[in-house]
Amino acid sequence: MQILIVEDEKRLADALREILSEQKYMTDVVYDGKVGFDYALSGIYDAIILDIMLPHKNGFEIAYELRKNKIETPILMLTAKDTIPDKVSGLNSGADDYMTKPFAPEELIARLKAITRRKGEVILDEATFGDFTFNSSTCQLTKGVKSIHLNFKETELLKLFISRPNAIISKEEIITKVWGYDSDAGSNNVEAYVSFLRRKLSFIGSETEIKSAKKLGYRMECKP
Amino acid sequence: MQILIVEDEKRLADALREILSEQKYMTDVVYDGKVGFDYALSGIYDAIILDIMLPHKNGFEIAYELRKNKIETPILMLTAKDTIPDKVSGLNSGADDYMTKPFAPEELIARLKAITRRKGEVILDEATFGDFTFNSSTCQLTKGVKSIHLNFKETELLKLFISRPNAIISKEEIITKVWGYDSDAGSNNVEAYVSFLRRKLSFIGSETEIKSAKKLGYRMECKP
DNA sequence: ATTTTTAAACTTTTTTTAAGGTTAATAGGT
DNA sequence: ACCTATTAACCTTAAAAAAAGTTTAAAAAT
Repeated sequence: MQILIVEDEKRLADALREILSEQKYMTDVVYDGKVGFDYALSGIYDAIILDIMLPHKNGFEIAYELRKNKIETPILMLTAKDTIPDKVSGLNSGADDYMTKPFAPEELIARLKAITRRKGEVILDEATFGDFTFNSSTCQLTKGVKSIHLNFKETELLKLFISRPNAIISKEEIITKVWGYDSDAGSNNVEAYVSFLRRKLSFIGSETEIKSAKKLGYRMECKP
Repeated sequence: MQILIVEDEKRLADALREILSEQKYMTDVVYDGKVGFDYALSGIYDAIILDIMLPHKNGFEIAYELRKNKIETPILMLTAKDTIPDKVSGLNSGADDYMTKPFAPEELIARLKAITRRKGEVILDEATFGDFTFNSSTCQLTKGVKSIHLNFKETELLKLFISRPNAIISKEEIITKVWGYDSDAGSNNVEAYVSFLRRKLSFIGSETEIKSAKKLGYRMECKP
């Protein structure tokens, strides 16, 4: 789970990051409205925690424009104001929930879980892709009678390929989504994990191939 | 058994917690209607004790919206009012039982048992999983002639594993369900209890294994 | 007296790193 | 155009390093 925090009060931003990482969320923090909007536009996040008063672009504008751009990432708005008009414009602008400062860490987590549940939990359980099956509740890769477990990073990598059949996915994107935004993993790390995944795929007897497109990235070929 | 208490009178809330923990229930207490709703929405509780008059969102609304969200957790409504209309709207809104303040601790426990029995007791008594049997009314783990008693946390942990055979369950979820929403238990607590459970499982001669999937969680492998 | 937490030493698995082998694109010469 | 040398990108694997999990014993809490 990757969460974007857009909050210009540095202390609060740090506290948020702290709370979330304790709960094993991955976080990116930005302090400026415009920058936050650009980050959010990438669509890679599972939720956005958005302050209303921000330099350069306020929270309402960000939420409104994101929705206009078909970015449906759940948004949890954050503000010091507890006035009804604020609350209304927040929800009108496209936010999914609203929370006033100060708040208890538990409340934050509860609300975050509530807004990510609806959209996030759809992908669960069994996905069939090409000639194999991946069960995300057991992290098992299966074809026929043969089956093998994937570990954490292999799982993330496979999910990424499954989510975009036949599409070329750049190494940059793989690093961002599997290792995290600020990791210093290099292309060799990706290569190694692609190799691990290929081995497991072939171990279960799958014909599915992860092909490399030089300089562009990788793509998993869907064989029906 | 985890119970959510939503009650803004701090003294009463404390008393409730006291009564319940004496009976070995695990409790989370919140003082606000909206927060209570979010907690309840998690669906992790075995019952909810819900005051009617609450800040931000009243008990009727909470019950009604929970049912609308397909949360079927049994609800015991609590109120100072003893009027019939109240009683009716309480039950209409989706509550399972209704109790007026003040009340005797025994009455609370009795009603709580009554509403949790129907839905909760399906799993009760003897459950066979893989090569062993667990009797949840005596908390005994049995295989063949060998048998051993589980304590409270071991029991909760085992029930969680039994409820989702072969699925990977994250440490986060284990902490939430076994230690409670707001506990500050860490991963080492989980590790220790998994270890205790493994020892007891192997003591009775069971082949069933609790495997760890690093960074993902634990899973109990069902050996038929 | 039992349950629960904590801490420490130990084991296992994951993750990174690095090196040597392949492959495919590019450049240069004919 | 064609062949070949060069080079950069990619593949695979072993093994080193880092991180996560296991198991105890003992302290703390109930």
